[in-house]
Amino acid sequence: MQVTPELLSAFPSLRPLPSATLLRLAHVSEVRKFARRGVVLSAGVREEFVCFLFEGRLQGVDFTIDGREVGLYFTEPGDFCGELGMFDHGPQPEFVIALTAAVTVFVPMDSLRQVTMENPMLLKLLGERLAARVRQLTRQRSLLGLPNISQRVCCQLWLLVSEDARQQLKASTIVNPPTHMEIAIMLNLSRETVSRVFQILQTRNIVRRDGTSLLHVSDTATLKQLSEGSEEL
Amino acid sequence: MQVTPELLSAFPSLRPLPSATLLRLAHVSEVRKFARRGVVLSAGVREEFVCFLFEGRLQGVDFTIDGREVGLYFTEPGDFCGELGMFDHGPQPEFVIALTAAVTVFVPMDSLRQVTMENPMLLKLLGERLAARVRQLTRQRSLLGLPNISQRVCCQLWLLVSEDARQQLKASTIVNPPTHMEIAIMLNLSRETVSRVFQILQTRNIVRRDGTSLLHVSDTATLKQLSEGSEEL
DNA sequence: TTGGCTAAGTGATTGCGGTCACATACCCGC
DNA sequence: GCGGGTATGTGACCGCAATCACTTAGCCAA
Repeated sequence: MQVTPELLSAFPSLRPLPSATLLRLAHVSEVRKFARRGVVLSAGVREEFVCFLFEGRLQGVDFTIDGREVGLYFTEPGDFCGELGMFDHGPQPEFVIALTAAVTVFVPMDSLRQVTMENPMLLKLLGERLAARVRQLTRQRSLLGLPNISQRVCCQLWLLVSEDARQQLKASTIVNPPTHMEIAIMLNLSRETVSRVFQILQTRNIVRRDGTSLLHVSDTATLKQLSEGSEEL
Repeated sequence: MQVTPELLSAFPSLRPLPSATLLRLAHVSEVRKFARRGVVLSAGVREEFVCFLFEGRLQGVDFTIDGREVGLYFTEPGDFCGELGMFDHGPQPEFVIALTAAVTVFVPMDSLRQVTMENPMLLKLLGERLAARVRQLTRQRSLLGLPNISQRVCCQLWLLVSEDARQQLKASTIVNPPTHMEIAIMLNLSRETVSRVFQILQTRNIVRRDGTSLLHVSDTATLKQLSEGSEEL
């Protein structure tokens, strides 16, 4: 499918680029659509594209030697993934799976590398992105250190709440929330355990499900308390 | 203490720099020595130095909200840490602790940033380093997904074995191996559990302790098998 | 409407690793 | 060689989350 410069400029990281550059990138990029559960990027392969997410939600996952699935991070619309090879030409370290039907734009790495040479701004942005990734991985790692299981789930839930709802402790809605299974693999838990924690959260009116695609967080303050361990579930 | 350009050129990442640059860096850098358990870098603080390790072994650690220690990575001589702020000017995300008495060289970030502008090679190297860090964090995360505890310990041990011993499956020695406690916090285990696994490894003549500072890996092949789960402990 | 699929809820069981409480070994400075 | 401090070894106990085996709910397409 044809990619227009307008489509590319929908991404915050590409928007500041000169329009001539965007045009050039648009010519070599392509739109790829994925069904739910589709494999967006494969681990171990030297993917020659950075994947920009336009619509849907992606999850980075790895597999342990014995085949167990491990959740690493979520990618939201406007963001991108698979950029690690930009730095070291190495293979993609983890799989990226579409959690919902997804629309992505694949931009070839070599073109993007070219662009970074002309636009230090993009290089800087990529560096900041990678740094953010390290910070995220580190935070997720400490999360796993929590001995209290419901605290772990609440922490993860807390990270899914929108920025301003967290700040103002106001009610909010998570659209297309991850399934219990997807949360479970992020937190080294079984699906059943996550289910049981959600059950308690719902009976205590802290969250409320609304179909498959919506999760209302009613009691943001308590969720915060729970995630910080200052209150027990 | 005075830093000489020669000292700086002992670090593989700085060695390729022009000697004038090294001299300039040497003037603003400083040697800092740490006792065992000394805090090299503090989390949350905007550390304005990158820490190059000359001697000893460091460990990146974080703490969960409830005060539990979480091990993130080890830093070996010749390597450096605390470079994240180079990219995003953000605070240091984790603590760095000296596992043994350590000698480090602290190089100011702003000087180093200056140097990266003149030497794209250093910039490239830093990017590759950060990418390597992401890969390491990802690998460590999958490790935690392993349900089998002894496999987890063996995997971690495997990563401590020298590159060529791993390739040729030959016996080798780990100098200044981490304590059971240090391994435990890396793997989300209790010290006792690590101790018990080591006990089995020793009775099966796979590893052998030699004082506090040496750990011989005699049966590298079996250790590999165990780490891959193709053999049970 | 039906059937098929995936997600989610739930009880019973159980085994494994955490915790506690020690004993012991080891190291280093004096 | 002594003593204090840290690292390690080990048994007993127990609680909690994984697992299993279901049921129930929700969604979509024929």
